[in-house]
Amino acid sequence: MVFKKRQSHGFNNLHFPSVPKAPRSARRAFHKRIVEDSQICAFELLASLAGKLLQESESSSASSNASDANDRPAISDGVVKREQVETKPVKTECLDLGSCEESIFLPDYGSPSSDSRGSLNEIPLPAESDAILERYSTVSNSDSSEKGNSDVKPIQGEKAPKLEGVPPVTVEPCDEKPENGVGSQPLADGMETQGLILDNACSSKDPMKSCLRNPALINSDNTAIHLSHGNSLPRASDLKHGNGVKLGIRDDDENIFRFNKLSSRRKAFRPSSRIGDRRIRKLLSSKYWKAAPKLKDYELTRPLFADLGMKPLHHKRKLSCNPDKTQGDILYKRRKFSDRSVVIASDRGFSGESVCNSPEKGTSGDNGSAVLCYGGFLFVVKLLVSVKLNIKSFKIPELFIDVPETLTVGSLKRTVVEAVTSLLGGGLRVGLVLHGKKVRDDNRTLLQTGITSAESLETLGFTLEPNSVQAPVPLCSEEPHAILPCETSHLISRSPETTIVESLKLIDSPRLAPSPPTNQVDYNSETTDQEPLSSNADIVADNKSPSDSKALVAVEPASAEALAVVPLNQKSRRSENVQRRTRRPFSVSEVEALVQAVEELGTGRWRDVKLRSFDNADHRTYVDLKDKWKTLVHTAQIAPQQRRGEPVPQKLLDRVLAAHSYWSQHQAKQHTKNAAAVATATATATPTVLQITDGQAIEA
DNA sequence: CTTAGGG
DNA sequence: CCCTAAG
Repeated sequence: MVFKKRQSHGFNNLHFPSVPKAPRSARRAFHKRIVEDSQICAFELLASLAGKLLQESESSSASSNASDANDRPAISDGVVKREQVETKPVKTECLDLGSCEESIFLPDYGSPSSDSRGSLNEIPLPAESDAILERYSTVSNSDSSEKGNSDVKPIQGEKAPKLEGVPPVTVEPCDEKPENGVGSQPLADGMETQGLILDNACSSKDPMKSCLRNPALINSDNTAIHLSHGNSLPRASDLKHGNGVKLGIRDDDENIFRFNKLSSRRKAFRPSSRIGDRRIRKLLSSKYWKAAPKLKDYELTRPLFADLGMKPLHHKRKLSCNPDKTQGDILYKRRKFSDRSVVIASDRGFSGESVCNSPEKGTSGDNGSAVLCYGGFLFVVKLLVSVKLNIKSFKIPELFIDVPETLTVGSLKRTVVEAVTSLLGGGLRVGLVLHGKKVRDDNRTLLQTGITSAESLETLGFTLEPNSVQAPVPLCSEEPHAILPCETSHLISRSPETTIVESLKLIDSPRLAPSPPTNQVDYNSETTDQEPLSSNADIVADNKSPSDSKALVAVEPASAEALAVVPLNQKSRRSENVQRRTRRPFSVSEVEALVQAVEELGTGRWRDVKLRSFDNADHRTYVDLKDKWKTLVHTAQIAPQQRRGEPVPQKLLDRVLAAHSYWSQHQAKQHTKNAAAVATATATATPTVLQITDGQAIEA
């Protein structure tokens, strides 16, 4: 409560937005103003701290790493020391701000409620992050002192030890829009609070503006932009940087994207408020998300994390693998690309690193870069002659795919494609944001719109939204929003919300392993490529994705149902949750085992067949075996050309027909396989083999 | 729970 | 593979 009030005040009174954008000098001024303003409380404190930090950082870093320094916000307060140490390293290594270092480990989401905040504390952070925390803490303290609240801490009752102070900051959006989630989101991280505050302030008025401002963390280059979704606001550190501010783009409809500069720091996120939610939902089978509801405030705002984390947890079948791990591990990384364009990806640790390669740090300063936010992705767009979007990369965060062992690589690829396609299937709608405002008039020229200089370009942003409108689904529908953020030189942090899917993940189907075929053939042989696939997937994965990306959560389309991703119109789908089992075509060895069992046991004793030859194959039920036999018989009766799938040796098909014929006549049911034959002749004697019609022998 | 079949 | 009616 308190927080909110504070924040609100601060917001109302202060106009943060402008600050970020402004050049450093301006910013400073800004923060000064803030300080002056008596009304502001925590906010002020924060601002002042930020200002100090900025100054300090600037002084310290300015000389040496100008560009780099800029990138990373350093919020140093008393903490400065650390920053220096830590920050610098980071910069160099990661290139962007924090891409690597920044990555943050998220706590498990398993516990929805506690997660964001509580987790923060708990979560081990990289050194840097720690520094950050401290910083915040300091801030918060000061803040608290004013209020005298220690209470502030847990925003939502959660405990965020370190951050506590911060949380208050988190405050809600100034006003009205709880929806944004901004308010609700509170602190997903303590980290963000500061930034949040700003955002909120901004948001209240004009989301877009706020976005821009906040985001403003731009790097010296201008190009760099930080996007944050939802609540995240620029932090003090952020403020510090920016030369140029970039824009943020927000989602008109619901939320606003804020830039986070924090990305590095933030650990948690909040997803964009609703957006995240909406977007996220369906891809995953509702199952995954079920838990989500539990999440309270956070959930809304930071769908991403939650989603990420949550999904796995909820996943019914396949999760066994270790969803948790992924969830818990989520890392956000920022990555830059050499060009200026930076791609931020949050990773869970999978592939993230790969991206880091690009060495550049925030070099450039290109002028005409714009940031694209699409579902959680940031794209850096460069304006060339006129307006061209130069999208360096588009990454899809995480795809959760349930892969049966038998799935082929090709199938996996198709699955991924389908998942992505389904996400973006509706096409993308591009929106243009200049200086935080949407440019709706499509007929105006760039000149008329004011997009002429590199500077203006800096504030130019694009929004990508899925064309298809999905009805929000309570659970989590599959729809994803992909956000593509772009950033020029700096890294971009991926917006929390979007993060939902960060990497491609393959989830093994339940029974992988061993296939201990009872006796016969190993029908399990198929399990072949999963790993490879998974690895591939991971590689792909590192992106982060934005809300949309959430959607990305891939589902296995045809082959695996595990995740059934439901595309847009799923409503038609059967009851949501019911996932269809992943399809696992019978291998030849399985067919052989089945044939043999049927030869011996006859049809109509499927349970026995199961026990006899497929007892270890948990995924093959006797119904499945019965069905397979049915299809085998059918297959054997049709022309080879009409057969599909893995070809079954004619020999086996012949046996199928023979057994089918035989048992049809003898009514398998009568136990004793040999009933018929046996019966007559030689029951006692020795008949072990029966001649079947076509000459096939059956053991008696 | 199993079978047997249709979907 | 799913769903279900029948045993």
